[in-house]
Amino acid sequence: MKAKSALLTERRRGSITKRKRNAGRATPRLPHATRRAQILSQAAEFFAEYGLTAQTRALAEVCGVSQRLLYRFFPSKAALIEEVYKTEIAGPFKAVWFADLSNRSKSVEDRLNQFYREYYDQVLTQRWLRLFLYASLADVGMASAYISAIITHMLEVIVQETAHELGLELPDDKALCHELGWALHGAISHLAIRRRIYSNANPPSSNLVISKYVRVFVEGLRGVLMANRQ
Amino acid sequence: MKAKSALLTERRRGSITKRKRNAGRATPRLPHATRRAQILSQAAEFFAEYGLTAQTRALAEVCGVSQRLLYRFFPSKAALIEEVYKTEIAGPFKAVWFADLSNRSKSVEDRLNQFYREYYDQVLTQRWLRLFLYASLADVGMASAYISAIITHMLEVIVQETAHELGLELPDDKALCHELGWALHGAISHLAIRRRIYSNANPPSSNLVISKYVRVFVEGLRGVLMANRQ
DNA sequence: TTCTTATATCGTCACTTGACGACTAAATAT
DNA sequence: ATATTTAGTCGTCAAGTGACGATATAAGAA
Repeated sequence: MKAKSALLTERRRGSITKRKRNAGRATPRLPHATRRAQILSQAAEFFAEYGLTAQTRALAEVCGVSQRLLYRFFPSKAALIEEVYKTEIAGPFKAVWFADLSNRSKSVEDRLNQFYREYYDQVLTQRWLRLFLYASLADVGMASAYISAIITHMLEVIVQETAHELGLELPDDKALCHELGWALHGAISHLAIRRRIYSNANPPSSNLVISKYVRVFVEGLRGVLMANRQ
Repeated sequence: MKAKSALLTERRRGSITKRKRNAGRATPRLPHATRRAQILSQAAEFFAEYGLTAQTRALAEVCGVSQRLLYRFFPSKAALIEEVYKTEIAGPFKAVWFADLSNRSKSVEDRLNQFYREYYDQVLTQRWLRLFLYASLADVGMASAYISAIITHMLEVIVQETAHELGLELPDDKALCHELGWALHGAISHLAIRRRIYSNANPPSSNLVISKYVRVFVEGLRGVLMANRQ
């Protein structure tokens, strides 16, 4: 059950022999901003791995600093986690650029393929997924608000562009249109969860699978919208 | 962050005043099997809610028994969790009956609709999803082996039945066929995760959304398999 | 050098937390 | 009634666990 964290309690930083001056010191003095960034980065990896309930002492050990030092940068464990969330969850997400989805000089299928390959590699990383899931399960509302607004917009663009290329009308029900977009977005998100959380890595390359899902979606949307026509 | 568990540390079972005989006793004596079943059931709810790292004392409080009593039924916390996993994760999953998927007296779309409505309601419950995700994140290998075998078989049936009804050939690559099935299964699983974990409950009813996903899948598979034909 | 400042650590406090030996008392048998 | 069995509790131990006051020490300024 806690096999993983056992590894952490093993190794000890630096020797215990008394060290004169700087000799043997494991942690060189770093400027405030540098050390803070370093801690934040390792905290992201750490909490993604062991969950948000993992201990500050173990984190300090991973960082190679004393536990006390963490409290010079963050007033509490909760504050540290929130900061990790902001930089590691919202950050990568904000960086996603989906303007190209509207670029009609390329086919929708090409656009979707390109977009989701990037999205799969740059957002749906193992670290991102684990942090997001841990946060969602802990019911920290941090998740939904901001991200769901972006996704909603994204889904709208995807569905509209696809319908436009197919020359078909979308239902008036906005919420239903979003759910249609989720057919693709959900399939790809779940692909990432399967492969990076459930460790269900199968032979077909992600890119190949993504391209199949895109095609299923485009052709599938045609089927749904045609049936709805009259 | 830990707002939820705070509620638990509040209430205290029974009054502290000395009680004669059975008077005021909060926990009646139950037969071994009964008490065990009751603890198991509440433990499932409890760990699903607060995660596998939640504390045995809080669980005992929820159960209305002393913490010590838990150890008369389970040798350790890990053993208790494993038992919860077996009954609450593998159990409902085993009970799923997907033989009807092969019943060709009905259309594939009808079969898929019926199957996934049931699956969504009876397997992909909030409790099941939370336990499964917590277990997966904790890397307890309990998950994969057994369940993935069943799902693999299920996907095979789904994809084959759909292709058969469409009168189209499937690729020789078995793994790729599974991934095609995941286009539908993943979309629906993710729908459940969105609505029951991310609390992203939108207007369109689950049944309506499921039926759309089924249609997208069937029509989408037609598109994919037609392109592959020659 | 010497002084100053900010980086980093030590040691500890108060509270948790899994585990369990020793005990109490309710149900059943004799 | 009395003895036996067993469901259930009390209290505690040892190892953690977040937080932080007091202190040491490296690096730049004087």
